[in-house]
Amino acid sequence: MALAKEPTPVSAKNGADQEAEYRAQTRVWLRLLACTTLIEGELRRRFREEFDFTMPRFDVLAQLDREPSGLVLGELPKRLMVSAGNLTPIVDRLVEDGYITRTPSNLDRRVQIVCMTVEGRKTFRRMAKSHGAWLAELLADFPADRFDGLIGELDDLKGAVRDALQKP
Amino acid sequence: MALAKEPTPVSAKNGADQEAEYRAQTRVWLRLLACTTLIEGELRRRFREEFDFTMPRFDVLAQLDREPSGLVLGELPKRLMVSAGNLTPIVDRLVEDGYITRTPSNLDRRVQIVCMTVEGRKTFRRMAKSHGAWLAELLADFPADRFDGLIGELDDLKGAVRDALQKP
DNA sequence: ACGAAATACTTTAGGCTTAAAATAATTCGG
DNA sequence: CCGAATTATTTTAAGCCTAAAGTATTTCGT
Repeated sequence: MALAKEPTPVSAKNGADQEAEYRAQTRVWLRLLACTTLIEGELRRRFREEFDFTMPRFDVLAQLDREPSGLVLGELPKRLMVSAGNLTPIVDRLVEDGYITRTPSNLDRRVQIVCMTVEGRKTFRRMAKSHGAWLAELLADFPADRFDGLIGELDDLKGAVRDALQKP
Repeated sequence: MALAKEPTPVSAKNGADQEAEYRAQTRVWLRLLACTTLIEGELRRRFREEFDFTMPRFDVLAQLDREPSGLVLGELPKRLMVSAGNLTPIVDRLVEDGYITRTPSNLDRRVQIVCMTVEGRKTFRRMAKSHGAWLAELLADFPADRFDGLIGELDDLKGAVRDALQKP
């Protein structure tokens, strides 16, 4: 057991353990970022080249695809984890392009309902199919029997981070 | 127990397996993105609030911190996985703020060497310490004995994606 | 040596992103 | 009922990011 050192550390871990944990945490974060950046960059490139589309636009359509009756506009920032102000011009353009509609609610004139059009659904499904194939191509070399394990780890990681953000 | 598995050729997979793999791949990607977005958003927020700094600026300093003699400017886009044009204004501002210097090479006047100043190093170390602590706080609820496993999985994933990108 | 190709970097145009302030509509306490 | 707080959304300012085009310099083939 270590002797009492000057400032009592928050945890009972000694310096070496603490350092090792710091390094492991940093490594996890850097790997996570590298994987995401790599995949995201390639998906973005293909969206642009194949469909002249962007991922944020696709993400909005993906949310609406599962909602036949549309969504309250305010749901989108929550689900997509982006700021509300961010969505305004993206939704604007999707409306202009005829992929979605935006109609004020009769019950509360502050609220707007966004809903995919038939054209939007058709376009989305075509892109979603390619998106799945691209992902399959990018992840083809990762052993299929380890996906579930990785998903579990990432779920737990996400839960841990969420909890940590909840606390303060 | 399953027999030693040969890599199942795509053609041999039946429809259900194929579908299941697609779903698993999509799930991995969505979890990866969610974890990264969550952590990145919080780190960015803290950089801004505590230091009035941004992550891309920090990332540049982090690269230079390990290079006492500086780096060829062109190394930065490669290491940080961003475009060269992106870095120009970021480096400009770090120079203006006195954190780094940018000097043309004598051997090749196209090349510039960037190097951290004493002031830059001091500022970086202060921020890096907080950065480590923030990460530790965010990841505190994830079991420490599972970090290494997760790092391994992410390394393999990154390798797989890199290989897939190499091919064409 | 000389022009073409390659390399290092910057500029430009366009889109994403956030935080903070602004606008508009609703709700709620007294 | 009425003013204050709350809620939904947009606007603004500033920074990040990319692709593509532009500039300057070096290298390389002949």
